[in-house]
Amino acid sequence: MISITKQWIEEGVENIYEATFNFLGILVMVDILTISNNEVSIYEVKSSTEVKDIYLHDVSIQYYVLKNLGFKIKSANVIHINNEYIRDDELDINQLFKIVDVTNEVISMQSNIPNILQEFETYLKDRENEPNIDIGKQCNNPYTCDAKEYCWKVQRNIPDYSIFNIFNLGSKKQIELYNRGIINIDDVPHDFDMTSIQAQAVENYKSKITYIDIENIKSFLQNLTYPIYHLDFETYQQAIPQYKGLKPFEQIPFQYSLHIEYEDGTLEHKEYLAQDSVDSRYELALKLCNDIPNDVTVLAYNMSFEKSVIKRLATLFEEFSEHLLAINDNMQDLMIPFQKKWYVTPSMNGSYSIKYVLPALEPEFEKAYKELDGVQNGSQAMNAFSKLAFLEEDEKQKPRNSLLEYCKLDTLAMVKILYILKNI
DNA sequence: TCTACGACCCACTGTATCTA
DNA sequence: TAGATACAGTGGGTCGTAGA
Repeated sequence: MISITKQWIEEGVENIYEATFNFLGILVMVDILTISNNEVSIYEVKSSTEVKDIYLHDVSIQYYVLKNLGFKIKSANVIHINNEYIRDDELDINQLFKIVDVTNEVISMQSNIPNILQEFETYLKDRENEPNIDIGKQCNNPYTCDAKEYCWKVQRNIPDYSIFNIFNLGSKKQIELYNRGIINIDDVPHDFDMTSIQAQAVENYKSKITYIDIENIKSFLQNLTYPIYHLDFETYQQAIPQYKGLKPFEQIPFQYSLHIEYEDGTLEHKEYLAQDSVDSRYELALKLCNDIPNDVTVLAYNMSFEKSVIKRLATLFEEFSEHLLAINDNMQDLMIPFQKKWYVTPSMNGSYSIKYVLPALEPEFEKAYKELDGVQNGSQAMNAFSKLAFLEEDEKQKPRNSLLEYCKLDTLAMVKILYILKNI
């Protein structure tokens, strides 16, 4: 790569992707290098929607290497996605990307780079001693450290569930406990400064009993009127919007499942699955309005997600706007009893995610997911949908059925969770 | 080649922490 | 102490890689 880069520069190529350089063992690959009038510009391309501090470190080391190799550097830049861009008929890449000149920031970081490199070299040369760095914020920020598994589990025996898993306990308090030699939740002192929810979670863990706040759960259930419409969307995202009216990374719904639960316990199921390779948002919005009246209770798990999808559809299609916004107003969140810690079991491990709540309440459901043919989780669902476009017509029915079965099980799980809440 | 998994991305919400 | 900001957790994704 280094020799090809050199060759292309000598041949006068003006734009080189993944241009590769080495200075005293420091290897860098510049996403885009532009060369004009004997000056080069560095462009670091990120799929993020903003410039983050860590990107500046990336660019600064590239700048350092190129400067030391004798290049005259005109500018250093970060290119990222503009999430405010809304695609029209044609894609406008000048609007899609934002180019941010970070030359001054990068230059100001140059003086410290030799010290950092020296530090790295010291660590690498010492084959006898491991770096002596204790657990801290740096373990997870800005990224999870590659050595975390070793440092935490092998060196320090931190268990899977520890004081680092206490709900919403900030890293400062986690470190405070850790510095006092407290790792297991069982050892957290009764008088340690925590919120009432955190203290309750700790007590529940210590006592190993299921905690149920019947009053609050009953009050939550009283707000639900029959029939109850259990709703779950499946969506996909694109950094580069494919259809008119889409923004980068917008959640594009392609499927929903709807279980309608009547007061006598009977269930009715409705569903929608888009055709592949087409913009199906209009059809989905139309079907959703046909399936859900504007005056019924709609239940979702972590409804902010469903609401944001529906709100976007309402903005796009004025003819459905009133109906869709009414559905949104009538939506309630099945996650609330677990998020508010009104129902906690030890096996939920402090989480209120449906991934923990469902197996804790209804272990049979894990089995049901495993017995599904083809699609057993969200990741497989996405794969199956994305592959539909490449199949012959007669090959599509089986994966489509798998997708429908998977999504159906999601809303059926919500029905089960609600049933358990009603029968406490 | 397929699958599982981890690291990263998004939006949104609630809570903790910081700062004026 | 109130408002702003940061963090943590939820849902939903994409992509690259290791291993079967």
